[in-house]
Amino acid sequence: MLRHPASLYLKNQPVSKYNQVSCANCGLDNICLPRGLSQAEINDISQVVKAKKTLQRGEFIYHEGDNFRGILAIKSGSAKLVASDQHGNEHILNILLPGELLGFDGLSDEKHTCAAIALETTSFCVLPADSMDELFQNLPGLTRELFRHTGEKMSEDKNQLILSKRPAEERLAYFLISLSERLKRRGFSSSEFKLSLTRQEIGNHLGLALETVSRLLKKFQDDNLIVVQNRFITITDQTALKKLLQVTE
Amino acid sequence: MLRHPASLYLKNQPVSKYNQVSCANCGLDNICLPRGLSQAEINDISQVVKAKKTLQRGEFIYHEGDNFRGILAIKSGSAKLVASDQHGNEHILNILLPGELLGFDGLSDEKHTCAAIALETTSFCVLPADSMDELFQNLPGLTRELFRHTGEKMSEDKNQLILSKRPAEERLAYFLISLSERLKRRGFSSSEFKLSLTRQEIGNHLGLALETVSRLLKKFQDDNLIVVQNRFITITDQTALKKLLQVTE
DNA sequence: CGGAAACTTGAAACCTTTCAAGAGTCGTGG
DNA sequence: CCACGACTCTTGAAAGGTTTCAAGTTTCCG
Repeated sequence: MLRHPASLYLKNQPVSKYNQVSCANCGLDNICLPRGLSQAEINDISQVVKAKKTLQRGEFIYHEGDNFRGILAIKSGSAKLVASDQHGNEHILNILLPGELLGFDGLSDEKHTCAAIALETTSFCVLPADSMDELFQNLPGLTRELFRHTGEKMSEDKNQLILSKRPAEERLAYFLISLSERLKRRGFSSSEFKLSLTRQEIGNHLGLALETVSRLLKKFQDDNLIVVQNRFITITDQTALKKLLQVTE
Repeated sequence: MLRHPASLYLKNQPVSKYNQVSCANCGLDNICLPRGLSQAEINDISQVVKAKKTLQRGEFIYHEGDNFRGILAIKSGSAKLVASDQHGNEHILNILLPGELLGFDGLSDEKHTCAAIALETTSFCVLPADSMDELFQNLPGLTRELFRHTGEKMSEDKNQLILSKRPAEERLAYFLISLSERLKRRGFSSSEFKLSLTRQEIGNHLGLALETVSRLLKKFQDDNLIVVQNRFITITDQTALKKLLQVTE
């Protein structure tokens, strides 16, 4: 039984048009795939983009090893990209917010190398893989756009790689600021938001023990940078928080 | 004055055909871009792939901020991908070996977000950006192939991200094994090779102090896994070295 | 051969984790 | 509507891995 997903971020939640399945009418068209395409091109891809599905927290968008079905776009909610290593440990590689694309991990060999799991009630659209070759030929603009998105993903990965060598405080600060800015770009409040992750998950994502995450969040609060109420975060001093990233070592 | 680059890896160095600039005749065609393309398609891209250039250690293949000129392929030698963060620190993101592609960091916004620097005498080819749109339309096979390569790059980044959360010993072991396997795939010896990086650079790449790298290399030698002679590494017990990656934590 | 750069080695300092215990939060069922 | 149990989060103290600092040695190249 599908029901209307609850509002997940506190402020400025854009009103989604849940009954329509057209890129032309989607409120996310400026940040999702169609960004940079002409109206005609958007109409073209609208015809192959499949209707969204809705999942609950913990449900899989795709599993590791699944066949690549296409590039997906988060319409509402959020998700995590999880890979498991040879020890059987799981690593949260990325967090996906509304308007962000995923599925690129299946691009190289038709199999997904990690899993995508909903962090809350989440809906998404699909640009099916089997129509991609045809689209490449007819819509070079879309090809470029897909490459652009892919390049952006790689850029993010690069940032995370650099970040992974920095001290814990900086990693957490970057995580909060990155979430804040991405939410802002997508029309949500940049200063108040709910983490859809547990301390455990944040720690896993950043390579920290959950206790370290807890201690640092408290420290940020003691330093008057943020207010923490369970999973609700209010950034009270974005400037000072950003400064943590710019301290010369 | 171009001269024949010295042999850089100890064994089984493939004889490159330095005077020809055709993908059809290149010894790297099974691991480079043409992999997976038909003979006709290879002939097509041969016509746009530009002649290789040769650089010495320390010379830039491209700088951070440079305009994206296209996808490049290392023909011989090796290179490092370097990004600098807001502190002015440099981070070695990747090492490129013969047959490997680079330049993907310029894909998203036409500017390179990191620099590529030769680690030794190195030559490379270029698939120029300005011919890419046309190629996309005429050679869907190439488009898929490029996406496949891009996906592989992302897969590698993913592995490095997972690795960055593991202890130092595992990081270094993975680094050596990864180099070994990539060299093998490209026709070089997998058991004997020369690091074209300093301890400093290895440490930077793996997020370790150079002293830690030095200590661990010694430890691996004491454990009879490898023999270290300056920058020459001989892997004497690949199985045991790999086991370091599979120890349950 | 001489000097700069790269590398090794030891000891102390430091950041982060691990272990352990207790408190808070949330949803379900009585 | 409150109570219970499971999960999540907080907090302290000790342990551990890695870095930093500081020499000293080796290698490389002009």
